[in-house]
Amino acid sequence: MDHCSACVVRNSAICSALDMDEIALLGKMGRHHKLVAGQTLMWEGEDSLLVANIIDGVLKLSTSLADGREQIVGVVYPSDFIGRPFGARTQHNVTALTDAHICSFSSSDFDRFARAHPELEHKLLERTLAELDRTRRWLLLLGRMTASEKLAHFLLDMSARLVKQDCRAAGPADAFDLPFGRQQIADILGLTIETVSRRLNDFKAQGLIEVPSRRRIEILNRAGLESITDAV
Amino acid sequence: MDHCSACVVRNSAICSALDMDEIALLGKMGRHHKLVAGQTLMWEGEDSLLVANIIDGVLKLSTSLADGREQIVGVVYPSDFIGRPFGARTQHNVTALTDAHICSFSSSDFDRFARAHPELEHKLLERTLAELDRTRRWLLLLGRMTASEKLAHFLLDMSARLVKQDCRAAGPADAFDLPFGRQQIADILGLTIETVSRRLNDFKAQGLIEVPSRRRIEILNRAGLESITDAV
DNA sequence: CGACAGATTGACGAAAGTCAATTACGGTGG
DNA sequence: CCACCGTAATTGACTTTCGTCAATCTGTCG
Repeated sequence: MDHCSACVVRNSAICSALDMDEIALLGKMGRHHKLVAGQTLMWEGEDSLLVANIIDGVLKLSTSLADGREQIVGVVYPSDFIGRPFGARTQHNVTALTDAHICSFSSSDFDRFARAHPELEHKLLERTLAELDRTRRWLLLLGRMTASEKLAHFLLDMSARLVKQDCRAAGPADAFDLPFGRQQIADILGLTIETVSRRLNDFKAQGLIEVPSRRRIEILNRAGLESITDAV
Repeated sequence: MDHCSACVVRNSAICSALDMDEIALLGKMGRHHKLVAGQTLMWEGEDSLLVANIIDGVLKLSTSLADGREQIVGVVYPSDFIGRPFGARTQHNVTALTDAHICSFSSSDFDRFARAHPELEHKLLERTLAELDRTRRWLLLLGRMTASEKLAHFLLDMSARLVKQDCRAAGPADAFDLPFGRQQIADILGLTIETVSRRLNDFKAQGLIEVPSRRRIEILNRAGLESITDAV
């Protein structure tokens, strides 16, 4: 039952707010779960029955319109928290993009525990505030940027986030594998796959990037990419 | 000093989490402030020195690109909370759209008080979670909807939100004054003023709405507007 | 009553979307 | 290890939507 002390996200997930006794208690309520790429964990509009920490893998949060148009509203990495505590309905689908491990709790158990442990709630609040800031910046991207600007931002953002996965030292990675296919990139940026493909090829033609395989990106000229986003 | 007990948002702002003793304490730290329409209270990138409850008026949160493109990332009404507690920089401008009253606190005072009062933090967390849900739905609007769909949504949303201001009983208001000019509507929806104007006239031509003055909207055919958003 | 900011309207262009055909990747099985 | 298949990605031709620029109109406030 003492899986927590060996947990790889023990010190970066919200659990880091808790001391050993508390974490033992929370640990008893949690259940490990394996997700396979493509598996959907929660559905939009469904009652929120569970929340979870991501241990490993990448998941997407998405909402869609009746005619199939979809928008990815969040991407979630190891040590991130998913689900909607405190009663509300889930507002979006949660789907694994890669095989993934999560540590899940029943919503009601978690809610009760959180209310009894202010430090945990505080951690959750800080995370939620940071996520809100990030989501608001995303509004600017979707509402006011051109396709090229969106893509340049996206690539730089990914390069910054995927450092650790690439087990490099510090600084952003110049070569990395995206956990997304073209359709998912399009759903993140509010574009079509065709536009993503065309603008990516523009970047390639300008010598800014190389795309050696479907999901791999190599940044050849970071300053060039940054200049595209410099209107920011 | 006992302005709190007479405060109009006493029971709807985050203060409602507190009992009388606590509120007296918080009240001592708070300062009333009057804002004039157009006044900017906080600037993007600035250190976050204060947080506040809105007592009266409407404010916008916005971010912009160097070349002047602007996106409104939030609209804030009486009893809402603004500012970024817990250390981070303010990520957006906060500007009064109408004359407004706020009750402000120094960030550091508020942070300290909040950490000592879990009930307050909990309220703040619930609000932040709800705001995050709303912001994520907005991503869908910006990323995947057409101009007409955006506007129909916007009008229905406004009609629902402005009920109270119109001192009607229950149900959404069919006639109301927007607190926004055309440019602001455009900045909310990621459009230009020209497109807003044209699509609004389409609605008028279809008998869906009437626009008797610059800022007034009358919904003549709610079902018609709803059918435009029915892809949702 | 008049001036000016804000809103509308029109003509045009550009960016992104759509539809369809082709190509390339990556996994599978022989 | 290679050939094959299916999915994903690219490419091309065309359409649509929205943005741009400019002129005109209108409501609001001094």
